[in-house]
Amino acid sequence: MPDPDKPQQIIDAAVRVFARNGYYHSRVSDIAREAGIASGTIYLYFKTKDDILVTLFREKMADWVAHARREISGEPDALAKIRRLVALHFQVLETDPDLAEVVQVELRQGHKFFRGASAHEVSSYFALITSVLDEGMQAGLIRRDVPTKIATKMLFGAMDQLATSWVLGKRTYRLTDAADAVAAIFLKGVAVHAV
Amino acid sequence: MPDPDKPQQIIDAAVRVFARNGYYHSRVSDIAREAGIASGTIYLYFKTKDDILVTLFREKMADWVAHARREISGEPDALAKIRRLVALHFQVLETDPDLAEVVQVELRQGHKFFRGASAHEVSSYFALITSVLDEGMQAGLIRRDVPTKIATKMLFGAMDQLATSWVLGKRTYRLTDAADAVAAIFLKGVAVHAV
DNA sequence: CTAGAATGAACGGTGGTTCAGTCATCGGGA
DNA sequence: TCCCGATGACTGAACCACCGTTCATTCTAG
Repeated sequence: MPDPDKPQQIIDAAVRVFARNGYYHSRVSDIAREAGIASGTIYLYFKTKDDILVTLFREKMADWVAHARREISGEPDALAKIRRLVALHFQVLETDPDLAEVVQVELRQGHKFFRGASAHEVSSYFALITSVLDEGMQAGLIRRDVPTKIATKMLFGAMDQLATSWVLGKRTYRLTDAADAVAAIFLKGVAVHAV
Repeated sequence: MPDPDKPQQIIDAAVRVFARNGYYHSRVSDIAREAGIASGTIYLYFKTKDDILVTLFREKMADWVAHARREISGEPDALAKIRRLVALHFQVLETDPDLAEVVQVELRQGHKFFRGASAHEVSSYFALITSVLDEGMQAGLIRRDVPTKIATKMLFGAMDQLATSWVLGKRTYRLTDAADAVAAIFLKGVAVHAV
């Protein structure tokens, strides 16, 4: 493996190209041009075009989960952690429009994305959320009758849908403004006391 | 337009083929074979391959919204309507595995699905949910400080994520079993009184 | 017999992938 | 210091498999 940060350059270029044209309508040569290299060079670092998408997703998702885990660890209790998580989730997407487009729209390519590669990374995000909910339950902050696995998927789905709508819309409003409402409704749904 | 129910046959065949191979890896000739016709015949009824996907989605979505609207109208109040809606949403997917696969996984083809065609149909489903929430607010069942647009997307996202996870998993459990928990958590999140 | 529905072989554009050739870098010998 | 050859990263034109689409022809119902 020659140039050690060329893969990163290629991935960064791919994010921009995919955001602009969509995965399917992006040529490998487009990514190469965007990265300022020849198309053949890409095959020194990635096995196939799909491999670029899969690697891109894995990397971004792993980064995000690590970032989120670190950030919420500073919060005092489970409820605060959830609020922080929602805020961060929206913040990271709002900060990087190209990434948001790719993650919310282009990455959902049928089989490629959902089965196989993504499974592990997504479930580590789910595990993080579930662990916070369990922690909250131990601390008596979250109702004992809440199925945490289901609640985890609900929260993720809720955030994901808000994000997707925001990306598909003209991004007229600030996604971050919805964070408080989302966290409040979810927490009211699972917490013991009114929040 | 010659044979009046040939389009339907083609769409039904397409659902099965897409569920099996995914949209991108399905050939038009595969759909033709599944429908028991020649590939050229498809072009008497559909303009392009994309057109099949778009029409399929439009039709299924329109049917679903009409069905849902009809079914929940019989319920006594907004809270009961939401419970019914969640149950129905899961039920319809659980009843038709091929459709579930296509709707939850294959239909999310980047630009094709999200922008353009789907927008109108999806927003009519959103409108239905929002109208129920607004009705509940009028009746004093739902808190006045709930932003119904946001709550709508949250509920849809929650249901959608549960459904996707169920499709991607081995379908080991019954999706319908999650319906009560989903409705309960959501309603606790938005309703005035404990539910 | 005829209209027009259906056929499916063949066309043509596309674009992922390859690989023979080019170029940049660097170590060591004169 | 300068030159030379070797190494291997990089290039991009060309290849070719693939498949959506077309349309000349066949079939069939009335």
